[in-house]
Amino acid sequence: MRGHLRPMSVKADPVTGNLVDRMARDIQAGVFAPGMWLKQIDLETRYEAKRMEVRRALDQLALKRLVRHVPNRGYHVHTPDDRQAEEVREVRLILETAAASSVVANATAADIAELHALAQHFADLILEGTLLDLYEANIAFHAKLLALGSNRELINIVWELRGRGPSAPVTQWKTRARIEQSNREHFRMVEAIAAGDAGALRRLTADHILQTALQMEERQPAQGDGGA
Amino acid sequence: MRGHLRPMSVKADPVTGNLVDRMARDIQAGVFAPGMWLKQIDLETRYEAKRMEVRRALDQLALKRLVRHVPNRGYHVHTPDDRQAEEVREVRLILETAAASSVVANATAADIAELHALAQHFADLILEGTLLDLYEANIAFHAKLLALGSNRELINIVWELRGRGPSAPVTQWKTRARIEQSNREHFRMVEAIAAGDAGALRRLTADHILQTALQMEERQPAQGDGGA
DNA sequence: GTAACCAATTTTGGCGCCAATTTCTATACC
DNA sequence: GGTATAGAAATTGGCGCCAAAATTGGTTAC
Repeated sequence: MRGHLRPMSVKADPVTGNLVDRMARDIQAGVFAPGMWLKQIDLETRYEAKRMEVRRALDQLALKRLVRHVPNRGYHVHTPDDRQAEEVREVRLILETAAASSVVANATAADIAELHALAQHFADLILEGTLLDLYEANIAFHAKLLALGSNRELINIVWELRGRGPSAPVTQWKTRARIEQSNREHFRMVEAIAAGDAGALRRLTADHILQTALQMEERQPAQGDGGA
Repeated sequence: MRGHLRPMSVKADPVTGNLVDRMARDIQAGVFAPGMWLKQIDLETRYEAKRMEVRRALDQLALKRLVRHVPNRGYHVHTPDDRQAEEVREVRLILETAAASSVVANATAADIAELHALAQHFADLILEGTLLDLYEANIAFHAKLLALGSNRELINIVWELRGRGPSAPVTQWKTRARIEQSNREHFRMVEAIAAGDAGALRRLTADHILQTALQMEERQPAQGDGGA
């Protein structure tokens, strides 16, 4: 029952999988507001997908906690409450700092150069890019950084966790000062890796995560559980 | 709103949700051997479920990495390789030790008593119970222990992670010596909590997780990814 | 005797239809 | 005038059917 690997191309559900990712990105990017009801018909047209693919994708997103399912009413974008957001941040802090030493250990000169380039790309977009560009550049930087860790499970979990918190571009950087703060920290992280200083990377990572926590506190608590 | 509001018991997909849990338990318990192909018709009859529920549950389990999906061939029980098992253990180590202090902080006298009772239940089953009974008693103990942590996200992740590793009862405790080792550690954990000694609980938790690593096969503990 | 090939059966997976439920709208009643 | 009620429209979600694909089993050629 177990063997029989055939040399067949491993296509891991390209259709549904892609749709889940696309929808997840759109939710993260703020295309769908938190609390918003996702009507299947709209999704069908927007993504040019069959009804069943939409349903499946919604189920997957519900399992990922990005949307919530209410039995005979449909699916709506999940609004993480403050407590949950804080808890997610805490877990991220634990895991990302724990990964720091292996990131430092695994980084080659080429990796460091690439990281620097990504940080620079982010820096360049501060002046010329849109907020969405910045958001994606930031994602790219952190993806590369995280990928240096040796523990793939840890990477997966952190990545999933990242998508769980309230990280819509607008929410994430309210002021230019915050953006530039993030930017500086990116470069410092690269320097820490280049210097082989795991401790410094740990501290910087912690600060970087906690910084977004502070941003949240600054903004006034609005909108309850969406809907309405 | 209109008329009178219904009790609206929070039923979070009771049908499918239950099926996912049941199948997950069966996979964990070793009812389905690793690598085994899960035919939809068999599952239909075994769980007395509709075809569509089975399909949905399989999708969810695939997302949880308990089964793998091969496009036109079906779903088979995922066999975690050694590397992945090691990585899962490492993440568990990071998170469970990180949770130790909040577990100690939150535990009331009643909690400690209940934990002791669960540990005792495990101890009793060493002589009189089956391996499956032991497995479930162990789960119950650790569930209660973990639930004392204040970070619910962390609890969820660890719980999901627990299901991911190779934890079939037979695999988990090969010898009676190992079982009794686990048993002793349970009581020591309770004592550590009762004494309010978070450091001790951390160490015991680490040992407890690493112990199962040793059981699998004598392998060098991979690089510590840094502590937390 | 082995290997390849073809037919038959089994299994997966997609699609559309329709029932159950909810939400919206208009009407009547207090 | 506001509210409850009934009917209509819209939406979700379940179910069965059928085609595509894979596995199995048997047969034939070498």
